[in-house]
Amino acid sequence: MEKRRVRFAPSPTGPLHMGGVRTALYNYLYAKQVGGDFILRIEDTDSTRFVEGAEEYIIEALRWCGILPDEGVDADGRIVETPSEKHPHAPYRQSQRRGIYRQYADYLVEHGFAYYAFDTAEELAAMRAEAEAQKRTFTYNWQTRTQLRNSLTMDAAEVQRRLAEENNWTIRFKMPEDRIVSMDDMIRGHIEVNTNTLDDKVLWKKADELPTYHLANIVDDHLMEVTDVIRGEEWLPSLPLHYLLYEAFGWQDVQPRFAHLSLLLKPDGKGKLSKRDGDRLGFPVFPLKWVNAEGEVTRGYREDGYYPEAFVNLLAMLGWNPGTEQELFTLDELTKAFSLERVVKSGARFNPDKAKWFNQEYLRQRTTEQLVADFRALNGDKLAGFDDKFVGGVLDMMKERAHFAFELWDLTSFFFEAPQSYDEASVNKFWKDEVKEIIPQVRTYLEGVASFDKDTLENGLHELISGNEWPMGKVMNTLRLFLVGVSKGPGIADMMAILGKQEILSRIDNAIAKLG
RNA sequence: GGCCCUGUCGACUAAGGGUUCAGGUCGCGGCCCUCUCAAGGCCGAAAUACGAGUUCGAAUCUCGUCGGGGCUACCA
Repeated sequence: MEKRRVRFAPSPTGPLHMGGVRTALYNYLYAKQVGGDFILRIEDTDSTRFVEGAEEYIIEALRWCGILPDEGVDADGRIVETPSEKHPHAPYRQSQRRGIYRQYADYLVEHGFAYYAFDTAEELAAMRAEAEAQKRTFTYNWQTRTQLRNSLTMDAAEVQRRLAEENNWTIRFKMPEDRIVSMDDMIRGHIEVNTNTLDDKVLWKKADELPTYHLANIVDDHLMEVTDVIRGEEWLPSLPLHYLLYEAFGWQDVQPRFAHLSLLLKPDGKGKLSKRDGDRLGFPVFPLKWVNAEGEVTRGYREDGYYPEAFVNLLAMLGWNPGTEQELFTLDELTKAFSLERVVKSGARFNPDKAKWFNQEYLRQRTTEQLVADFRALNGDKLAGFDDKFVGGVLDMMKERAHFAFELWDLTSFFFEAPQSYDEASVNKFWKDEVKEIIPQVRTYLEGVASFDKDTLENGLHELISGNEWPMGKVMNTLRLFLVGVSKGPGIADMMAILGKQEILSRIDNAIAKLG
Protein backbone atom coordinates (compact mmCIF):
# COMPACT_ATOMS: atom_id res chain seq x y z
CA MET A 1 0.00 0.00 0.00
CA GLU A 2 1.16 3.52 -0.72
CA LYS A 3 2.40 5.55 2.19
CA ARG A 4 -0.47 7.17 4.06
CA ARG A 5 -0.29 10.92 4.30
CA VAL A 6 -2.73 12.78 6.52
CA ARG A 7 -2.96 16.39 7.46
CA PHE A 8 -4.31 18.59 10.19
CA ALA A 9 -5.33 21.89 8.66
CA PRO A 10 -6.50 24.41 11.25
CA SER A 11 -7.17 28.10 10.77
CA PRO A 12 -5.23 30.50 12.96
CA THR A 13 -8.34 32.26 14.21
CA GLY A 14 -7.70 31.80 17.92
CA PRO A 15 -6.56 29.16 20.38
CA LEU A 16 -7.02 25.58 19.26
CA HIS A 17 -10.13 24.06 20.84
CA MET A 18 -9.81 20.64 22.51
CA GLY A 19 -12.03 19.26 19.75
CA GLY A 20 -9.42 20.43 17.29
CA VAL A 21 -6.72 18.69 19.29
CA ARG A 22 -8.78 15.52 19.14
CA THR A 23 -9.01 15.80 15.36
CA ALA A 24 -5.25 16.28 15.19
CA LEU A 25 -4.75 13.30 17.49
CA TYR A 26 -6.90 10.97 15.39
CA ASN A 27 -5.03 12.04 12.28
CA TYR A 28 -1.74 11.41 14.04
CA LEU A 29 -2.78 7.99 15.32
CA TYR A 30 -4.12 6.95 11.95
CA ALA A 31 -0.91 7.94 10.20
CA LYS A 32 1.53 6.60 12.77
CA GLN A 33 -0.15 3.23 12.95
CA VAL A 34 0.99 2.48 9.42
CA GLY A 35 4.17 4.51 9.44
CA GLY A 36 2.60 7.34 7.50
CA ASP A 37 3.18 11.08 7.60
CA PHE A 38 1.33 13.63 9.66
CA ILE A 39 1.33 17.04 8.03
CA LEU A 40 0.38 20.43 9.45
CA ARG A 41 -1.00 23.05 7.09
CA ILE A 42 -2.20 26.46 8.14
CA GLU A 43 -5.41 27.52 6.39
CA ASP A 44 -5.28 31.28 6.62
CA THR A 45 -7.10 32.33 3.48
CA ASP A 46 -9.34 34.65 5.47
CA SER A 47 -7.09 37.50 6.51
CA THR A 48 -9.91 39.22 8.41
CA ARG A 49 -10.06 36.39 10.90
CA PHE A 50 -6.33 36.04 11.45
CA VAL A 51 -5.34 36.20 15.10
CA GLU A 52 -1.82 37.01 16.22
CA GLY A 53 -0.20 34.14 18.06
CA ALA A 54 -2.76 31.53 17.10
CA GLU A 55 -0.37 29.66 14.83
CA GLU A 56 2.27 29.46 17.55
CA TYR A 57 -0.41 28.29 19.94
CA ILE A 58 -1.45 25.46 17.64
CA ILE A 59 2.09 24.20 17.32
CA GLU A 60 2.82 24.51 21.01
CA ALA A 61 -0.37 22.66 21.86
CA LEU A 62 0.51 19.80 19.52
CA ARG A 63 4.02 19.73 20.91
CA TRP A 64 2.71 19.58 24.48
CA CYS A 65 0.52 16.63 23.52
CA GLY A 66 3.42 14.87 21.88
CA ILE A 67 1.82 14.80 18.45
CA LEU A 68 4.04 17.15 16.52
CA PRO A 69 3.80 16.82 12.73
CA ASP A 70 6.41 15.16 10.53
CA GLU A 71 5.97 17.74 7.84
CA GLY A 72 5.10 21.43 7.80
CA VAL A 73 6.80 22.35 11.07
CA ASP A 74 10.56 22.57 11.57
CA ALA A 75 12.62 21.56 14.59
CA ASP A 76 12.18 25.01 16.11
CA GLY A 77 8.43 24.72 15.95
CA ARG A 78 7.92 27.07 13.03
CA ILE A 79 5.82 26.62 9.94
CA VAL A 80 8.14 25.75 7.06
CA GLU A 81 8.22 28.38 4.32
CA THR A 82 10.81 27.00 1.91
CA PRO A 83 10.78 23.57 0.32
CA SER A 84 13.36 21.02 1.42
CA GLU A 85 13.71 17.27 1.26
CA LYS A 86 11.83 16.84 4.51
CA HIS A 87 9.26 19.49 3.68
CA PRO A 88 8.86 19.26 -0.11
CA HIS A 89 5.52 21.04 -0.25
CA ALA A 90 6.46 24.24 1.53
CA PRO A 91 5.22 26.79 2.16
CA TYR A 92 2.63 25.19 4.46
CA ARG A 93 0.78 28.42 5.06
CA GLN A 94 -1.92 28.98 2.46
CA SER A 95 -1.51 32.73 2.45
CA GLN A 96 2.03 32.13 1.16
CA ARG A 97 0.79 29.82 -1.55
CA ARG A 98 -1.46 32.39 -3.21
CA GLY A 99 0.45 32.13 -6.49
CA ILE A 100 -0.50 28.49 -6.81
CA TYR A 101 -4.26 28.61 -6.76
CA ARG A 102 -5.28 31.01 -9.50
CA GLN A 103 -4.40 28.64 -12.33
CA TYR A 104 -6.70 26.02 -10.84
CA ALA A 105 -9.56 28.48 -10.56
CA ASP A 106 -8.95 29.54 -14.16
CA TYR A 107 -8.91 25.93 -15.26
CA LEU A 108 -12.35 25.42 -13.80
CA VAL A 109 -13.72 28.49 -15.58
CA GLU A 110 -12.15 27.51 -18.91
CA HIS A 111 -13.61 24.04 -18.74
CA GLY A 112 -17.07 25.17 -17.75
CA PHE A 113 -16.99 24.03 -14.15
CA ALA A 114 -17.02 27.55 -12.77
CA TYR A 115 -17.86 31.11 -13.77
CA TYR A 116 -17.24 34.73 -12.84
CA ALA A 117 -19.84 36.34 -10.63
CA PHE A 118 -20.23 40.08 -10.14
CA ASP A 119 -23.05 40.25 -7.62
CA THR A 120 -22.18 42.22 -4.54
CA ALA A 121 -22.49 40.76 -1.10
CA GLU A 122 -25.18 43.35 -0.37
CA GLU A 123 -27.27 42.35 -3.38
CA LEU A 124 -27.15 38.72 -2.41
CA ALA A 125 -27.94 39.46 1.20
CA ALA A 126 -30.97 41.44 0.07
CA MET A 127 -32.16 38.56 -2.11
CA ARG A 128 -31.76 36.13 0.73
CA ALA A 129 -33.69 38.40 3.06
CA GLU A 130 -36.45 38.80 0.52
CA ALA A 131 -36.69 35.08 -0.05
CA GLU A 132 -36.83 34.47 3.66
CA ALA A 133 -39.62 37.00 4.04
CA GLN A 134 -41.58 34.98 1.51
CA LYS A 135 -40.66 31.77 3.32
CA ARG A 136 -38.59 30.63 0.38
CA THR A 137 -34.98 29.57 0.38
CA PHE A 138 -32.63 31.48 -1.87
CA THR A 139 -30.04 29.20 -3.38
CA TYR A 140 -27.40 30.44 -5.77
CA ASN A 141 -27.61 27.57 -8.26
CA TRP A 142 -28.95 26.65 -11.70
CA GLN A 143 -32.38 27.93 -10.81
CA THR A 144 -31.24 31.45 -10.01
CA ARG A 145 -27.88 31.99 -11.63
CA THR A 146 -29.37 32.83 -15.01
CA GLN A 147 -31.04 35.89 -13.45
CA LEU A 148 -27.92 37.05 -11.65
CA ARG A 149 -24.94 39.08 -12.69
CA ASN A 150 -22.28 36.68 -13.87
CA SER A 151 -20.31 35.52 -16.88
CA LEU A 152 -23.11 33.12 -17.78
CA THR A 153 -25.56 35.95 -18.32
CA MET A 154 -23.31 38.66 -19.71
CA ASP A 155 -21.62 38.94 -23.03
CA ALA A 156 -17.92 38.24 -23.20
CA ALA A 157 -16.84 41.85 -23.69
CA GLU A 158 -18.73 43.01 -20.64
CA VAL A 159 -17.21 40.21 -18.60
CA GLN A 160 -13.72 41.15 -19.73
CA ARG A 161 -14.33 44.78 -18.92
CA ARG A 162 -15.55 43.99 -15.43
CA LEU A 163 -12.72 41.56 -14.75
CA ALA A 164 -10.25 44.26 -15.68
CA GLU A 165 -11.90 47.16 -13.92
CA GLU A 166 -13.73 45.74 -10.94
CA ASN A 167 -12.20 44.55 -7.75
CA ASN A 168 -14.91 42.56 -6.09
CA TRP A 169 -15.81 39.75 -8.40
CA THR A 170 -15.63 36.09 -7.47
CA ILE A 171 -15.36 32.75 -9.18
CA ARG A 172 -18.20 30.42 -8.34
CA PHE A 173 -18.49 26.69 -8.81
CA LYS A 174 -21.19 25.78 -11.30
CA MET A 175 -23.07 23.21 -9.30
CA PRO A 176 -24.60 20.71 -11.72
CA GLU A 177 -28.36 20.38 -12.03
CA ASP A 178 -30.16 17.43 -10.51
CA ARG A 179 -27.32 15.03 -10.00
CA ILE A 180 -26.83 12.52 -7.22
CA VAL A 181 -23.35 12.72 -5.74
CA SER A 182 -22.39 9.39 -4.31
CA MET A 183 -19.81 9.49 -1.54
CA ASP A 184 -18.10 7.28 0.99
CA ASP A 185 -17.02 8.13 4.48
CA MET A 186 -14.80 5.80 6.46
CA ILE A 187 -16.83 6.36 9.60
CA ARG A 188 -20.32 6.95 8.26
CA GLY A 189 -20.43 4.73 5.23
CA HIS A 190 -22.18 5.59 2.00
CA ILE A 191 -23.81 9.00 1.59
CA GLU A 192 -25.80 10.41 -1.33
CA VAL A 193 -26.81 14.01 -1.91
CA ASN A 194 -28.75 15.65 -4.70
CA THR A 195 -26.92 18.65 -6.16
CA ASN A 196 -30.17 20.61 -6.34
CA THR A 197 -29.87 21.25 -2.62
CA LEU A 198 -26.37 22.67 -2.99
CA ASP A 199 -25.32 26.13 -4.08
CA ASP A 200 -22.68 27.63 -6.30
CA LYS A 201 -19.96 28.14 -3.73
CA VAL A 202 -17.44 30.93 -4.08
CA LEU A 203 -14.03 29.47 -4.92
CA TRP A 204 -12.02 32.63 -5.53
CA LYS A 205 -12.17 36.14 -4.13
CA LYS A 206 -10.71 38.85 -6.34
CA ALA A 207 -10.66 41.28 -3.45
CA ASP A 208 -8.13 39.13 -1.60
CA GLU A 209 -6.52 37.46 -4.63
CA LEU A 210 -7.05 34.27 -2.67
CA PRO A 211 -9.13 31.14 -2.97
CA THR A 212 -11.73 30.24 -0.37
CA TYR A 213 -11.38 27.20 1.82
CA HIS A 214 -12.89 24.76 -0.66
CA LEU A 215 -10.55 25.41 -3.54
CA ALA A 216 -7.41 25.86 -1.47
CA ASN A 217 -8.16 22.75 0.50
CA ILE A 218 -8.71 20.51 -2.51
CA VAL A 219 -5.73 21.86 -4.40
CA ASP A 220 -3.38 21.60 -1.44
CA ASP A 221 -4.53 18.14 -0.45
CA HIS A 222 -3.86 17.06 -4.01
CA LEU A 223 -0.52 18.82 -4.33
CA MET A 224 0.61 17.57 -0.94
CA GLU A 225 -0.42 14.04 -1.89
CA VAL A 226 -2.74 13.65 1.05
CA THR A 227 -4.26 10.17 1.08
CA ASP A 228 -6.78 10.47 3.90
CA VAL A 229 -8.76 13.43 5.14
CA ILE A 230 -9.92 13.13 8.73
CA ARG A 231 -11.74 16.24 9.82
CA GLY A 232 -14.68 17.52 11.84
CA GLU A 233 -18.29 16.80 11.05
CA GLU A 234 -18.89 20.44 10.19
CA TRP A 235 -17.31 19.65 6.81
CA LEU A 236 -19.68 16.88 5.90
CA PRO A 237 -22.09 19.22 4.07
CA SER A 238 -19.17 20.36 1.90
CA LEU A 239 -18.17 16.86 0.91
CA PRO A 240 -20.28 16.76 -2.30
CA LEU A 241 -18.63 19.98 -3.47
CA HIS A 242 -15.24 18.52 -2.75
CA TYR A 243 -16.06 15.34 -4.65
CA LEU A 244 -17.24 17.43 -7.58
CA LEU A 245 -14.08 19.50 -7.49
CA TYR A 246 -11.88 16.41 -7.59
CA GLU A 247 -13.96 15.22 -10.49
CA ALA A 248 -13.70 18.55 -12.33
CA PHE A 249 -9.93 18.49 -12.01
CA GLY A 250 -9.85 14.89 -13.16
CA TRP A 251 -8.36 13.79 -9.86
CA GLN A 252 -11.12 11.45 -8.77
CA ASP A 253 -8.90 8.39 -9.11
CA VAL A 254 -6.36 9.79 -6.68
CA GLN A 255 -8.66 11.68 -4.39
CA PRO A 256 -8.22 11.06 -0.66
CA ARG A 257 -10.50 8.95 1.44
CA PHE A 258 -12.63 10.85 3.91
CA ALA A 259 -13.63 10.45 7.52
CA HIS A 260 -15.79 12.94 9.39
CA LEU A 261 -15.55 13.02 13.16
CA SER A 262 -18.51 13.92 15.34
CA LEU A 263 -18.25 17.03 17.47
CA LEU A 264 -17.66 17.41 21.19
CA LEU A 265 -20.83 18.44 22.99
CA LYS A 266 -21.27 20.45 26.16
CA PRO A 267 -21.51 18.50 29.46
CA ASP A 268 -25.09 19.61 30.04
CA GLY A 269 -27.88 21.09 28.00
CA LYS A 270 -27.76 21.50 24.26
CA GLY A 271 -25.10 22.31 21.73
CA LYS A 272 -21.45 21.90 21.06
CA LEU A 273 -18.75 22.43 23.65
CA SER A 274 -17.75 26.07 23.87
CA LYS A 275 -15.45 28.29 25.89
CA ARG A 276 -18.49 29.52 27.79
CA ASP A 277 -19.16 26.02 29.14
CA GLY A 278 -15.69 25.85 30.58
CA ASP A 279 -16.09 29.19 32.31
CA ARG A 280 -19.54 28.26 33.57
CA LEU A 281 -18.74 24.74 34.77
CA GLY A 282 -15.13 25.26 35.76
CA PHE A 283 -12.98 23.26 33.38
CA PRO A 284 -10.69 24.12 30.48
CA VAL A 285 -11.81 23.87 26.87
CA PHE A 286 -8.37 24.60 25.47
CA PRO A 287 -5.12 22.69 25.82
CA LEU A 288 -3.03 25.69 26.89
CA LYS A 289 -3.64 29.02 28.50
CA TRP A 290 -4.47 31.77 26.05
CA VAL A 291 -4.41 35.52 26.52
CA ASN A 292 -6.20 37.47 23.82
CA ALA A 293 -5.50 40.95 22.53
CA GLU A 294 -7.75 42.45 25.20
CA GLY A 295 -5.77 40.68 27.91
CA GLU A 296 -8.59 38.26 28.60
CA VAL A 297 -7.21 35.00 29.96
CA THR A 298 -8.55 31.59 28.98
CA ARG A 299 -7.47 28.65 31.09
CA GLY A 300 -5.76 25.59 29.63
CA TYR A 301 -5.39 21.95 30.58
CA ARG A 302 -1.66 22.36 30.96
CA GLU A 303 -1.93 25.25 33.40
CA ASP A 304 -4.78 23.55 35.24
CA GLY A 305 -2.41 20.77 36.16
CA TYR A 306 -3.25 18.06 33.67
CA TYR A 307 -0.48 15.80 32.47
CA PRO A 308 -0.32 15.78 28.66
CA GLU A 309 -0.56 11.98 28.70
CA ALA A 310 -3.82 12.21 30.60
CA PHE A 311 -5.18 14.88 28.28
CA VAL A 312 -4.34 12.85 25.19
CA ASN A 313 -5.81 9.73 26.75
CA LEU A 314 -9.09 11.35 27.67
CA LEU A 315 -9.39 12.95 24.26
CA ALA A 316 -8.77 9.62 22.55
CA MET A 317 -11.58 7.99 24.53
CA LEU A 318 -14.07 10.72 23.60
CA GLY A 319 -15.55 9.12 20.53
CA TRP A 320 -13.32 6.11 20.14
CA ASN A 321 -12.91 2.87 22.03
CA PRO A 322 -10.64 -0.12 21.55
CA GLY A 323 -13.43 -2.69 21.79
CA THR A 324 -11.89 -3.98 24.99
CA GLU A 325 -12.32 -2.71 28.52
CA GLN A 326 -8.95 -0.99 28.57
CA GLU A 327 -9.22 2.76 29.13
CA LEU A 328 -5.69 3.78 30.00
CA PHE A 329 -3.40 4.09 27.01
CA THR A 330 -0.04 5.63 26.32
CA LEU A 331 0.33 7.40 23.01
CA ASP A 332 2.21 4.37 21.65
CA GLU A 333 -0.52 2.04 22.76
CA LEU A 334 -3.12 4.28 21.18
CA THR A 335 -1.16 4.25 17.96
CA LYS A 336 -1.29 0.48 17.90
CA ALA A 337 -4.91 0.12 18.96
CA PHE A 338 -6.55 2.94 17.00
CA SER A 339 -8.89 2.36 14.11
CA LEU A 340 -11.41 4.58 12.36
CA GLU A 341 -13.86 1.66 12.31
CA ARG A 342 -14.18 2.02 16.05
CA VAL A 343 -14.80 5.76 16.02
CA VAL A 344 -18.29 6.49 17.31
CA LYS A 345 -20.65 8.22 14.91
CA SER A 346 -22.66 10.27 17.37
CA GLY A 347 -21.50 13.39 19.20
CA ALA A 348 -19.66 12.90 22.47
CA ARG A 349 -20.70 14.88 25.51
CA PHE A 350 -17.67 15.99 27.45
CA ASN A 351 -17.56 14.92 31.09
CA PRO A 352 -15.20 16.96 33.32
CA ASP A 353 -15.36 14.42 36.16
CA LYS A 354 -14.04 11.67 33.97
CA ALA A 355 -11.30 14.02 32.77
CA LYS A 356 -10.16 14.43 36.36
CA TRP A 357 -10.20 10.70 36.88
CA PHE A 358 -7.83 10.25 33.95
CA ASN A 359 -5.40 12.70 35.48
CA GLN A 360 -5.62 10.95 38.83
CA GLU A 361 -4.67 7.69 37.16
CA TYR A 362 -1.65 9.30 35.54
CA LEU A 363 -0.64 10.98 38.77
CA ARG A 364 -0.63 7.58 40.45
CA GLN A 365 1.55 6.15 37.74
CA ARG A 366 4.23 8.73 38.32
CA THR A 367 7.41 7.61 40.02
CA THR A 368 8.32 9.09 43.37
CA GLU A 369 11.13 11.05 41.69
CA GLN A 370 8.76 12.53 39.12
CA LEU A 371 6.25 13.43 41.77
CA VAL A 372 8.86 15.07 43.98
CA ALA A 373 9.91 17.15 40.99
CA ASP A 374 6.28 18.10 40.23
CA PHE A 375 5.75 19.00 43.85
CA ARG A 376 8.91 21.05 44.20
CA ALA A 377 8.13 22.95 41.04
CA LEU A 378 4.86 24.05 42.62
CA ASN A 379 6.04 24.63 46.19
CA GLY A 380 9.75 25.26 45.94
CA ASP A 381 10.29 27.83 48.67
CA LYS A 382 8.19 26.04 51.24
CA LEU A 383 10.22 22.84 50.82
CA ALA A 384 13.68 24.33 51.01
CA GLY A 385 14.62 22.62 54.26
CA PHE A 386 13.45 19.12 53.31
CA ASP A 387 15.41 16.52 51.37
CA ASP A 388 14.02 14.39 48.54
CA LYS A 389 13.83 11.30 50.71
CA PHE A 390 11.55 13.00 53.20
CA VAL A 391 9.41 14.67 50.53
CA GLY A 392 9.20 11.44 48.57
CA GLY A 393 8.12 9.53 51.64
CA VAL A 394 5.37 12.03 52.32
CA LEU A 395 4.15 11.98 48.71
CA ASP A 396 4.18 8.19 48.48
CA MET A 397 1.90 8.13 51.48
CA MET A 398 -0.48 10.81 50.22
CA LYS A 399 -0.51 10.72 46.43
CA GLU A 400 -3.47 8.34 46.20
CA ARG A 401 -5.71 11.12 47.43
CA ALA A 402 -4.90 13.62 44.73
CA HIS A 403 -6.24 14.17 41.22
CA PHE A 404 -3.67 16.87 40.52
CA ALA A 405 -0.18 17.67 41.73
CA PHE A 406 -1.31 21.07 42.93
CA GLU A 407 -3.65 19.40 45.43
CA LEU A 408 -0.70 17.75 47.12
CA TRP A 409 0.24 20.78 49.21
CA ASP A 410 -3.11 20.95 50.99
CA LEU A 411 -2.90 17.23 51.52
CA THR A 412 0.58 17.26 53.01
CA SER A 413 1.33 20.74 54.36
CA PHE A 414 1.29 19.53 57.97
CA PHE A 415 4.34 17.40 57.25
CA PHE A 416 6.28 20.53 56.45
CA GLU A 417 4.76 23.06 58.80
CA ALA A 418 3.52 22.45 62.34
CA PRO A 419 -0.10 23.46 62.80
CA GLN A 420 -0.60 27.12 63.74
CA SER A 421 -4.17 26.65 64.85
CA TYR A 422 -6.55 23.85 65.70
CA ASP A 423 -9.93 23.19 64.16
CA GLU A 424 -12.43 24.49 66.67
CA ALA A 425 -15.10 21.87 66.20
CA SER A 426 -12.55 19.10 66.71
CA VAL A 427 -11.11 20.82 69.78
CA ASN A 428 -14.55 21.08 71.32
CA LYS A 429 -15.25 17.49 70.50
CA PHE A 430 -12.06 15.88 71.76
CA TRP A 431 -10.21 18.18 74.17
CA LYS A 432 -12.14 17.17 77.30
CA ASP A 433 -10.93 16.72 80.88
CA GLU A 434 -10.64 12.97 80.49
CA VAL A 435 -8.33 13.28 77.51
CA LYS A 436 -6.40 16.15 79.06
CA GLU A 437 -5.22 13.71 81.70
CA ILE A 438 -4.35 10.98 79.22
CA ILE A 439 -2.33 12.91 76.63
CA PRO A 440 0.61 13.66 78.94
CA GLN A 441 0.87 9.95 79.66
CA VAL A 442 0.89 9.21 75.93
CA ARG A 443 3.60 11.82 75.54
CA THR A 444 5.65 10.09 78.22
CA TYR A 445 5.25 6.80 76.39
CA LEU A 446 6.30 8.34 73.07
CA GLU A 447 9.33 9.92 74.64
CA GLY A 448 10.45 6.51 75.81
CA VAL A 449 10.00 4.68 72.49
CA ALA A 450 13.45 3.58 71.37
CA SER A 451 12.65 2.55 67.81
CA PHE A 452 10.42 5.26 66.40
CA ASP A 453 9.03 3.29 63.45
CA LYS A 454 5.52 2.76 62.23
CA ASP A 455 4.91 -0.79 63.47
CA THR A 456 6.37 -0.17 66.89
CA LEU A 457 4.30 2.97 67.31
CA GLU A 458 1.13 1.43 65.96
CA ASN A 459 1.32 -1.58 68.28
CA GLY A 460 2.65 0.39 71.20
CA LEU A 461 -0.07 3.01 71.06
CA HIS A 462 -2.82 0.45 70.76
CA GLU A 463 -1.49 -1.58 73.65
CA LEU A 464 -1.05 1.52 75.77
CA ILE A 465 -4.54 2.82 75.10
CA SER A 466 -6.46 -0.43 75.32
CA GLY A 467 -4.33 -1.62 78.26
CA ASN A 468 -5.41 1.42 80.23
CA GLU A 469 -8.96 1.15 78.91
CA TRP A 470 -8.76 4.65 77.49
CA PRO A 471 -11.18 5.64 74.74
CA MET A 472 -9.32 4.78 71.52
CA GLY A 473 -11.16 7.18 69.22
CA LYS A 474 -10.87 10.18 71.48
CA VAL A 475 -7.19 9.71 72.21
CA MET A 476 -6.16 9.01 68.65
CA ASN A 477 -8.23 11.86 67.25
CA THR A 478 -6.77 14.23 69.78
CA LEU A 479 -3.28 13.20 68.77
CA ARG A 480 -4.24 13.76 65.16
CA LEU A 481 -5.61 17.16 66.00
CA PHE A 482 -2.36 18.09 67.71
CA LEU A 483 -0.19 16.84 64.89
CA VAL A 484 -2.23 18.07 61.94
CA GLY A 485 -4.52 20.77 63.27
CA VAL A 486 -7.59 19.28 61.61
CA SER A 487 -9.36 15.98 61.35
CA LYS A 488 -7.74 14.53 58.27
CA GLY A 489 -4.58 12.82 57.10
CA PRO A 490 -2.87 9.46 57.07
CA GLY A 491 -2.55 7.00 59.94
CA ILE A 492 -1.20 8.43 63.19
CA ALA A 493 1.67 5.95 63.36
CA ASP A 494 2.67 6.62 59.74
CA MET A 495 2.77 10.29 60.45
CA MET A 496 4.77 9.95 63.65
CA ALA A 497 7.34 7.69 62.03
CA ILE A 498 7.97 10.17 59.23
CA LEU A 499 7.97 13.29 61.39
CA GLY A 500 10.23 11.82 64.07
CA LYS A 501 10.19 11.90 67.83
CA GLN A 502 11.42 15.45 68.42
CA GLU A 503 8.86 17.00 66.08
CA ILE A 504 6.03 14.92 67.50
CA LEU A 505 6.82 15.81 71.10
CA SER A 506 7.18 19.45 70.18
CA ARG A 507 3.81 19.53 68.42
CA ILE A 508 2.12 17.90 71.40
CA ASP A 509 3.73 20.38 73.77
CA ASN A 510 2.71 23.32 71.59
CA ALA A 511 -0.87 22.15 71.43
CA ILE A 512 -1.13 21.65 75.17
CA ALA A 513 0.40 25.04 75.77
CA LYS A 514 -1.98 26.70 73.34
CA LEU A 515 -5.20 24.95 74.31
CA GLY A 516 -4.53 24.62 78.03
C1' G B 1 -37.38 26.60 6.83
C1' G B 2 -34.09 23.34 3.51
C1' C B 3 -30.13 19.67 3.33
C1' C B 4 -26.89 16.19 5.73
C1' C B 5 -25.28 13.40 10.06
C1' U B 6 -26.93 11.12 14.53
C1' G B 7 -30.06 8.60 18.79
C1' U B 8 -28.15 2.21 24.52
C1' C B 9 -27.88 3.92 32.10
C1' G B 10 -26.93 11.18 34.43
C1' A B 11 -22.00 10.92 31.19
C1' C B 12 -18.37 8.00 27.89
C1' U B 13 -19.38 3.53 25.70
C1' A B 14 -19.73 -2.46 24.71
C1' A B 15 -23.00 -5.91 22.45
C1' G B 16 -22.26 -6.17 14.13
C1' G B 17 -30.39 -10.52 14.24
C1' G B 18 -30.30 -15.62 18.81
C1' U B 19 -24.45 -16.79 23.61
C1' U B 20 -28.00 -10.17 26.81
C1' C B 21 -34.34 -10.13 32.03
C1' A B 22 -28.07 -5.46 27.86
C1' G B 23 -21.48 -5.56 29.93
C1' G B 24 -17.45 -1.96 31.52
C1' U B 25 -15.76 2.96 33.17
C1' C B 26 -16.84 8.00 35.43
C1' G B 27 -20.39 9.94 38.62
C1' C B 28 -24.19 8.69 42.42
C1' G B 29 -26.02 5.61 46.87
C1' G B 30 -25.02 1.76 50.60
C1' C B 31 -21.88 -1.57 53.31
C1' C B 32 -16.95 -3.18 54.84
C1' C B 33 -12.12 -1.49 56.46
C1' U B 34 -10.94 2.32 60.29
C1' C B 35 -7.84 6.85 64.96
C1' U B 36 -9.85 11.07 60.87
C1' C B 37 -10.03 12.16 55.68
C1' A B 38 -9.13 9.79 51.40
C1' A B 39 -7.93 5.37 48.89
C1' G B 40 -9.35 0.34 48.46
C1' G B 41 -12.85 -3.96 48.55
C1' C B 42 -17.94 -5.54 48.08
C1' C B 43 -22.98 -4.43 46.78
C1' G B 44 -26.76 -1.38 44.51
C1' A B 45 -29.90 2.10 41.63
C1' A B 46 -29.58 3.39 36.58
C1' A B 47 -30.44 2.66 29.46
C1' U B 48 -31.87 0.24 24.05
C1' A B 49 -36.41 7.72 22.33
C1' C B 50 -41.41 6.34 20.40
C1' G B 51 -44.52 3.71 16.75
C1' A B 52 -45.05 0.43 12.85
C1' G B 53 -42.86 -3.35 9.74
C1' U B 54 -39.40 -7.63 8.25
C1' U B 55 -38.20 -12.24 10.96
C1' C B 56 -39.30 -18.28 14.39
C1' G B 57 -36.39 -14.34 16.92
C1' A B 58 -34.76 -7.12 16.73
C1' A B 59 -30.68 -2.78 20.84
C1' U B 60 -29.02 -4.82 16.11
C1' C B 61 -32.46 -4.60 9.48
C1' U B 62 -36.49 -1.12 7.04
C1' C B 63 -39.92 2.99 7.31
C1' G B 64 -42.19 6.92 9.98
C1' U B 65 -42.41 10.25 14.20
C1' C B 66 -39.78 12.75 17.83
C1' G B 67 -35.11 14.36 19.95
C1' G B 68 -29.83 15.97 19.35
C1' G B 69 -25.88 17.98 16.18
C1' G B 70 -23.90 20.34 11.88
C1' C B 71 -24.28 23.12 7.42
C1' U B 72 -27.15 26.61 4.85
C1' A B 73 -21.33 33.52 4.07
C1' C B 74 -17.10 36.75 -1.05
C1' C B 75 -15.60 31.98 7.49
C1' A B 76 -12.89 28.02 8.02
